[in-house]
Amino acid sequence: MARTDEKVRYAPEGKPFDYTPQTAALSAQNVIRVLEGRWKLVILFQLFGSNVRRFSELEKAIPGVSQKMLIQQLRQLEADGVVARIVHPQVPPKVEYHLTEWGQSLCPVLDKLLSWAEAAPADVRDRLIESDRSAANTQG
Amino acid sequence: MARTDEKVRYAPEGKPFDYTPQTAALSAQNVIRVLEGRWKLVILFQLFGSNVRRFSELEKAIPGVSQKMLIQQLRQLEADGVVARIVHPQVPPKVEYHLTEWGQSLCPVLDKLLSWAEAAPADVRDRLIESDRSAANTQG
DNA sequence: CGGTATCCGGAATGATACTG
DNA sequence: CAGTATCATTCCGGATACCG
Repeated sequence: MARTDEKVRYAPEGKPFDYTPQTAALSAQNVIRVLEGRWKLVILFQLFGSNVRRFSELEKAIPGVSQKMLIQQLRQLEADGVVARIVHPQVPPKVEYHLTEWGQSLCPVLDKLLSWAEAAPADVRDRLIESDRSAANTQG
Repeated sequence: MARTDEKVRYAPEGKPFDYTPQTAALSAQNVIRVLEGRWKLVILFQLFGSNVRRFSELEKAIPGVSQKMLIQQLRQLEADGVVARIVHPQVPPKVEYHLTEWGQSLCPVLDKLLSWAEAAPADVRDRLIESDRSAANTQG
């Protein structure tokens, strides 16, 4: 039952940097930090679907988000190199957001995360798939 | 340059449940929710290394954590089915924490996350690897 | 040893109004 | 259209004291 042949990669020999449990935990935490935030995953999955979106499109595609939060989360994702921002110098203004190369490469990673969620025990899985937070969005 | 042959899995045909961008974002958010928290990843990487630890062991292995936070994060991980808790009925009390089967299967997933961090642009990667948060722990 | 209970400060989030 | 500024609130993490 126990698959002890699973290889833990965070203490390799010739890797770019050698992981200890501490440093591995630290960088993993920072990855989570990039992804956490009330609206970041919602934004990212929007961009996975269409790749390029303007601000107002995202705003109406994401019910319940305020302008402040939307711009804040976008700015943070931009600062972390996940999304890029293009300003078209025209009036009325037009600003488009899209995934960077690195941002696009996140898609299969999140896929692994979802697979992990599917492999959860039934009771846990239900909580992971269907959240009470979705109820708040249905009343928009 | 654009690898458009990457398959997005969240809208498949015969999967256990069909993903829309919304539901995918939602469940992904909940997975992140399981992992986020000031000490959860640190705890998990401790358990990846040793698999079984008692409360006091974790406490001294993780500098800077308070009893309140340690027990809180452990309880949440337990509620989410990632770790399990075993009470040995003896005096003085002995309580051990270990990864569940599902919790162990998280290891390769975090591995993918770390690989993604390594693939980041140089400037971003540096921020992901070395966090300012670690500075706060060095004064303990 | 392995917790609980309570209080506090700061950060994250959100509603609202205003602007180039 | 695409933001910025301000204020209110809620949530999270930490310090401290106490308990079976």
